[in-house]
Amino acid sequence: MESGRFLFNPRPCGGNMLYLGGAGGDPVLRGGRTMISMTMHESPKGRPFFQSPDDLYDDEYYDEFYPEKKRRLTHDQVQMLEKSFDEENKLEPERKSQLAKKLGLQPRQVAVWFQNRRARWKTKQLERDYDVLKASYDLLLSNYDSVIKENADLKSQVASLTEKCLAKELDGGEAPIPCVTSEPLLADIGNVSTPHSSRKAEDRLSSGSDGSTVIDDNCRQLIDCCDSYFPSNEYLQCAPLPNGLQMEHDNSNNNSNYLFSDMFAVTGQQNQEGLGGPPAWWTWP
DNA sequence: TTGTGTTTTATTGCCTCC
DNA sequence: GGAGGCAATAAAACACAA
Repeated sequence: MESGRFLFNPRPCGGNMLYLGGAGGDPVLRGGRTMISMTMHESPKGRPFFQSPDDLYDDEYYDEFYPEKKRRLTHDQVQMLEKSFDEENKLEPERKSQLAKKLGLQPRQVAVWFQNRRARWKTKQLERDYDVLKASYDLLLSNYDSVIKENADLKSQVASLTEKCLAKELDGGEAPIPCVTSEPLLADIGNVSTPHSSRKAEDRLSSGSDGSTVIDDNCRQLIDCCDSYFPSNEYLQCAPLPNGLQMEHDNSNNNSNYLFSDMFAVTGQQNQEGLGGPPAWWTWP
């Protein structure tokens, strides 16, 4: 297998030391842990050692031995690294050494490759998470719009029924209760578009003893109410939420971190690069 | 061919953990 | 304090349109 060779910046960095490394900042000899250096005499793979720094600038030397400033890993090397990354994306020292030996690379190069690979994975994961969240948001927005529209329809129906009810009361002097249970009004109510709202209308109009309805006492109550036709607490407790929606304060499953926990459960499954759920090392920024 | 955008390899500095 | 991780960044390598 062709090995990725060391990358030399052929500029002498003092004494007879060569700076060994790639891009990123000035090629200045540094004392940090990332600095890899060697004397010319330790030059690997039978490279010639230079009699003087000028040799390093000699076109012949440069072309023959250092044609590249930065060398990419070979396809085979990358494949093996990818395979290893799939197995475990963190690198223990032993595995790093083994991989480096196997691939003919410096352990540092293997470590750098893993570091960069984790960064790429994280970037891609963020993109995937964004897509999933945006899709969920769009769906919720769509549901929300439907609920708003349905709410407006119901309000208008209630207003219409109330008007008829009062008109009949004034007209015939009859008790208001029977007017609500008459056929035409029920037919109107039956026009409500969704099963949820239909059931709500039926419940509110047909339940109770002796055919009494929400319109008797409740009717006046509703008329007096200016902001909403529904007693908010009762409505929220009884009315089912649209598909996929879940109340924020759901103490039963202690899952208050997420507004729509099941949605995020799905998201979590899709997070994985291959398998279900993000790996343990992944955390949200 | 050349300009430009993207990807890959590598460095640096800071942070955390042991 | 040293080792290793991560974010930010540099710069070479590569891709591709004009």
